[in-house]
Amino acid sequence: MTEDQTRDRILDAAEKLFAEKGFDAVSVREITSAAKTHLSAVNYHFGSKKDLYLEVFRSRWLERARMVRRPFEALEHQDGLSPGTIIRTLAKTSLENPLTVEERLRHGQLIIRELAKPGEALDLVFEAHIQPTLELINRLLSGALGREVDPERMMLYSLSLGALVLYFTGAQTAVSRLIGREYDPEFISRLVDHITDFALSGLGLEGAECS
Amino acid sequence: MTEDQTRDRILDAAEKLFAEKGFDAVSVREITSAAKTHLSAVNYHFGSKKDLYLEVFRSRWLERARMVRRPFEALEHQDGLSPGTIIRTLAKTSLENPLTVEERLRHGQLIIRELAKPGEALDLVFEAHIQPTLELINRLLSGALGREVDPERMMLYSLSLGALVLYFTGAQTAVSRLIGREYDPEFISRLVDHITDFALSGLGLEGAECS
DNA sequence: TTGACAAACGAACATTCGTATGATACGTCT
DNA sequence: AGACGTATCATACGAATGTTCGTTTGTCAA
Repeated sequence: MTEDQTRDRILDAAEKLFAEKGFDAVSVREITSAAKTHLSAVNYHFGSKKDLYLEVFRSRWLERARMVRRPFEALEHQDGLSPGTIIRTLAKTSLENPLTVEERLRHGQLIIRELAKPGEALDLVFEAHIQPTLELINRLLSGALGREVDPERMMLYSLSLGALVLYFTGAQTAVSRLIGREYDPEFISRLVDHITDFALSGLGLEGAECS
Repeated sequence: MTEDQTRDRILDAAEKLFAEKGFDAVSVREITSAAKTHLSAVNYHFGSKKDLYLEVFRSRWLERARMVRRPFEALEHQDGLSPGTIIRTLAKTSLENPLTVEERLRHGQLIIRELAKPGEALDLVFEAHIQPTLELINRLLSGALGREVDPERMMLYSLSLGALVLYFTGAQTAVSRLIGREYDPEFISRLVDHITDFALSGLGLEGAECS
């Protein structure tokens, strides 16, 4: 009862703080204080600070990622998809999803930090989310293109797509500042268009300019 | 004499450790120990740990960034540049430069962390490097295209280019793992080609597929 | 030699850190 | 009722943190 409530409050507060400041910059006291509970609750419910961090990825980050990518996964059962539809759907599910702007920011910040310094948490995310998603992208695009594509080339392409999405979500503070726009629905829609256009035209060309 | 040597050794060790672990995960003792000096040297030479961190960006990161982008800046005085040349030069200076693979990794890690959580260090880098470089890219590409381009569109494009470069350098550990290749000269050359192709074709299109 | 000053150094400061321990309250069973 | 398991809570521990202080060392100029 109250157990799960406390556990959830700790997870919520921890995800927020870990995303904002990073693992080492957050103290257990800070987390338990924000979660309106007591210091020893973290070690009781999670064993250690590090295990709490991993649990944030397990039961918060991955769950959210699963929810977000669902519309994209639904493409698998459709026929006659164009590359444009696939890429736009991916961009939309990443940027125009049920999450709030703040949730998307935290989601991106958490994984960006892990990418800069891979740790155990990234192992979880690789296996449960990144690898399957990359494979799905490759499968869908290969099918839509109707031809064999060099696997490495396809992987580089998918990674680039991921880089764009990640950058425009996790580094949104910097992007906002550089471009002088808030992340309001209008700008987000603009970003989806941009990513779609940018990535779509990067597909299947051998370096020839086409404008 | 020995003063500057100590100062430099501290800066070197600090940059390495800050890049690997992030500001909060590194202790002053760790830095001074790696720099083969004593604990109080940091506060003597830099005032505080935070000031040391800022100095790493001022006199190490920015200096390296200046050195790396020099070949790209040289384009400004040339005529008849094609977009392809501009983008390829940018990709090459970012990935195939005099730096070692490790230096590029640290360079990227440091700035990725700052992008995820903007702080004073990012202010320095924005003003002294990112803003001028973005403006240069926009200037060069506008000139090469020979037509007016929507400023916001151009900014989104340049940011995307930066995202690709940043991702393939700062997250090279994860990229290596996903794609199953080491960052040897051959793969780096492959990356330059990929980024060039990807970004080049993303330029100037309105969403029409062109394959 | 003497004086001065920057640098190097060791020890210590007060905090803060993550974690462990023991006690108390609350609920569900026999 | 009584016993048991779980969650909450207060406290305390040892270790590590950033920073400060006083002293010693080395090096020029007077």
